[in-house]
Amino acid sequence: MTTAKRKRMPRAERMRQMIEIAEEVFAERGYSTASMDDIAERVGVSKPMLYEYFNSKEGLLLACIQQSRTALREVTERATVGATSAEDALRRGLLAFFVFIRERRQAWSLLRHEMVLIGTGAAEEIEQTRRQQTDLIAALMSGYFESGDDLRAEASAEFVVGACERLAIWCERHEDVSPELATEYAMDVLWSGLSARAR
Amino acid sequence: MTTAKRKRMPRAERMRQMIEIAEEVFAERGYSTASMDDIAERVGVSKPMLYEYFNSKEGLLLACIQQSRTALREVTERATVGATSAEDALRRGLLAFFVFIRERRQAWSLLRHEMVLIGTGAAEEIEQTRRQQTDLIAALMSGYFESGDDLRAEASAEFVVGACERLAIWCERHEDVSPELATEYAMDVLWSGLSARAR
DNA sequence: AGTTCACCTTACTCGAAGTAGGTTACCTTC
DNA sequence: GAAGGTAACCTACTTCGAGTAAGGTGAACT
Repeated sequence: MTTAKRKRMPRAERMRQMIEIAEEVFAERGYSTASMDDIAERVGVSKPMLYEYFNSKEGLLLACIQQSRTALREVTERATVGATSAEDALRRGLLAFFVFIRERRQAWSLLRHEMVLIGTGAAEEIEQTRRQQTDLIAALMSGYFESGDDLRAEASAEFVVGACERLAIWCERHEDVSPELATEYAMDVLWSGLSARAR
Repeated sequence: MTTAKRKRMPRAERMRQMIEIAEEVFAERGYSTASMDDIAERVGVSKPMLYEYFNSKEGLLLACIQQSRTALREVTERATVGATSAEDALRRGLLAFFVFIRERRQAWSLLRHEMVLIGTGAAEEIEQTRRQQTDLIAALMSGYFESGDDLRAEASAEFVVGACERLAIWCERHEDVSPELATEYAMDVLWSGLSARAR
């Protein structure tokens, strides 16, 4: 309009653009506070376009979450490929994770905030992200650890994911804590256990 | 109406009743899906009443969360008073927590679901609940552990809270896992560390 | 040049949050 | 036991945002 005439775009490109901007808006305003009109305006397109591409506000959120999840998976999987031991694999994975949450704030923001949308797809979607991580960890463990109690292994994986997620949120409040330091803290408790610190 | 004529109630009692019902509705429908009209109707009162007592939908949610948090604190604090060692204190606290989340589903449901309300009070409120738990744990630790690196101790507390929260959610999918078993799983990783299981 | 299909718009409906202002039952005080 | 004050309560509204119906426009291919 003012600067450049609003241009027509091929479907795929417009879609990427919409997701990119929606990710920004959701991350900065929060899901419920962000309005579709607002997102549409920033994209430079009208609201029904968003609905044509994503069906609903939640659908748009879903697309954003899925993309973030994919990015997280790639990063963590890639990090663990060359590992030589359980300890090494765990450390590499953790480091990759803590680097991710620092470098890709918006993506992480989407993944960390549980949805009020209980019963709807979005909560499911976020849960799915964690499942992805626990599966990865469980797989690593079954490779390196004594197998036996499957339920216990599963519980341990959940445990690790939850612990790291929380630690990541803690890191947001502590700019001075580097991914390396966070990794060390995590490894310390996870690997040696708290007993090592008892007096 | 049908049964008993809608009765007037003193302020405090009506307030308790509203919170009780709101907790139900939020837990079963989810925050965003639940409507104030709906809650008002179930209470047997008109919508402006809710606003007179709680100012906003979020205010009502806040009241529910605060009450649940208080309950959780009482339970966990009470559990750790007679502890004789770090290990014992940790175990007692964990057990109390896992019992709580099983027995008071609705309360836990409110506490576990992060809000989309970033920037608003509710997210802050939930974060506050975790702060309460981490403070408790940090206090326990400083009593039993070698003191030294405060930042590390704080990180460990966050870690424990996150881990347990996630494990609790995992328990929801596994009815067969008792609070006692959950506690044992948690203690196993937390206390001994993963190194104990490496082959 | 004209037809077509994908991209895009304006202008609406509908539901739920929040509010203005009036009404009724209970309790005090004489 | 009637006057009157006030806390509890209601009906009827505004507002705002999600979602939709129906129609406009431009580029590409005959």
